[in-house]
Amino acid sequence: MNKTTKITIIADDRERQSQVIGFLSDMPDISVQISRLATGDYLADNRLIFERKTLNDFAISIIDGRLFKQISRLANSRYKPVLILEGTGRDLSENGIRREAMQGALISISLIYGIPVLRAMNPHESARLINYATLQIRAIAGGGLSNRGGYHPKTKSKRQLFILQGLPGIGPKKAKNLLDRFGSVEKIISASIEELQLIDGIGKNIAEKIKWAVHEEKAAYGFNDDFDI
Amino acid sequence: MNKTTKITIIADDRERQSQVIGFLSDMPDISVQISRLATGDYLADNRLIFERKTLNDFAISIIDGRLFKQISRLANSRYKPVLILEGTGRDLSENGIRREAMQGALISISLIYGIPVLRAMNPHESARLINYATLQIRAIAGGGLSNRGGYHPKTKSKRQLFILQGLPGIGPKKAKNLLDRFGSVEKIISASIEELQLIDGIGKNIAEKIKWAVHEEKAAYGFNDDFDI
DNA sequence: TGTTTTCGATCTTGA
DNA sequence: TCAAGATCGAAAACA
Repeated sequence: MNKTTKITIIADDRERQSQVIGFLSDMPDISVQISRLATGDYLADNRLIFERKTLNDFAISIIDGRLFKQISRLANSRYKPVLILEGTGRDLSENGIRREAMQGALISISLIYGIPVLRAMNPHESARLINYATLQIRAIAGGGLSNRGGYHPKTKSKRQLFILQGLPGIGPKKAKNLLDRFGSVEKIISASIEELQLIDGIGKNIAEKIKWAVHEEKAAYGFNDDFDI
Repeated sequence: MNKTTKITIIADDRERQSQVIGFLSDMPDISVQISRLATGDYLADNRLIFERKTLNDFAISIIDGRLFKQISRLANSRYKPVLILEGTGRDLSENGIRREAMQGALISISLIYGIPVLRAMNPHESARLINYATLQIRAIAGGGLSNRGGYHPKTKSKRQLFILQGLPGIGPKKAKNLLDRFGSVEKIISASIEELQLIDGIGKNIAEKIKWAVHEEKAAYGFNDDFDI
């Protein structure tokens, strides 16, 4: 599956002038696209959403109150959010915000909202963090999007059995029986109700449900309650 | 955990020589006790467990492999864990660990294990972070979703469900079924094995485990490595 | 009805 | 924190 697929990163177009994009593009296994994101600045692997803020931006957004709106949106995103704080202590000597205020905000973000906070010294390091974090998440959570748990068995026959178990009324036993008799997922899908009933343990009831599930109906799609950004 | 405004902090005795304890004791609304903790360095309000590490300790424990054992124990603690990293960049110029290795570890800790990481410049700031964090958590306690871990729901029925989920084999669904049928925690606790089995999803096995758990036996409690006082 | 299988819920573990 | 796998009990489905 995704063993050595490139990491796809979508960068928000408002980050276009940031150096981070340049550094990301220079990395060998990353492909960067630019587009408008509803929330966050970088969407990696369709899984992690990074919000990058310089220390100054951070301080300012505390003052003007923008911060917690953004954080709250991040926290409710369907992607796993990460905040990258960029800059060193020196960078915020100018604006008058107190260190305590920043720390208070950081406590809220990481403890209350549960959003991980990473620190970078400069745009180059931000890019590196995005890269590492994505790789680590990938290493754990297998390949691509999580359709059914995100996990897919690797051998073909396991995979076939796995697919079949998604059918209504079919568990490991009947999946095996089906596969033994029909030989392939494709043949099973296109089998008639009568043919299906030849299998041990499959009666009219289950056979009908399978055909029902497999026979695509337009109306079934169109709305799903998985909310978008 | 009532209206007592004082925060109670239990400090691990191995932190005894650390300045943090002194700073905590100097804070007006904090009372510090010293004792041996199974995990972590500071237990605040019976709710948050802080692991404090200087940057050097952190670097060293990456190298010698201790780090992830500790982190894993922290993550499985019944309290909400927080890692405090103490020190400035200068402090780790000496040991040869590479910045990338530290960042990789931080990514794992905060992203994978979900443990918030806070930064302090010195022991005084560590103490302040412990204080602030505890106050903030207190302010919202009961609001957020939570696994059992010191956040106690406020309404009676929530609290009852919460208690029931501590029983073996009982999760949210069965907790609700039990409460619907018996009406009170007390009745459930004193119900017979046969009565318990009347509930959907509870068979002989779980019923027996519940009675076993509820029927106190002196011998069962020799040592509890989760929490010592 | 009895037997087998699926399925939902919980727990455990590991990263 | 989070996801995968194992386990147990209930209930569906078949015969």
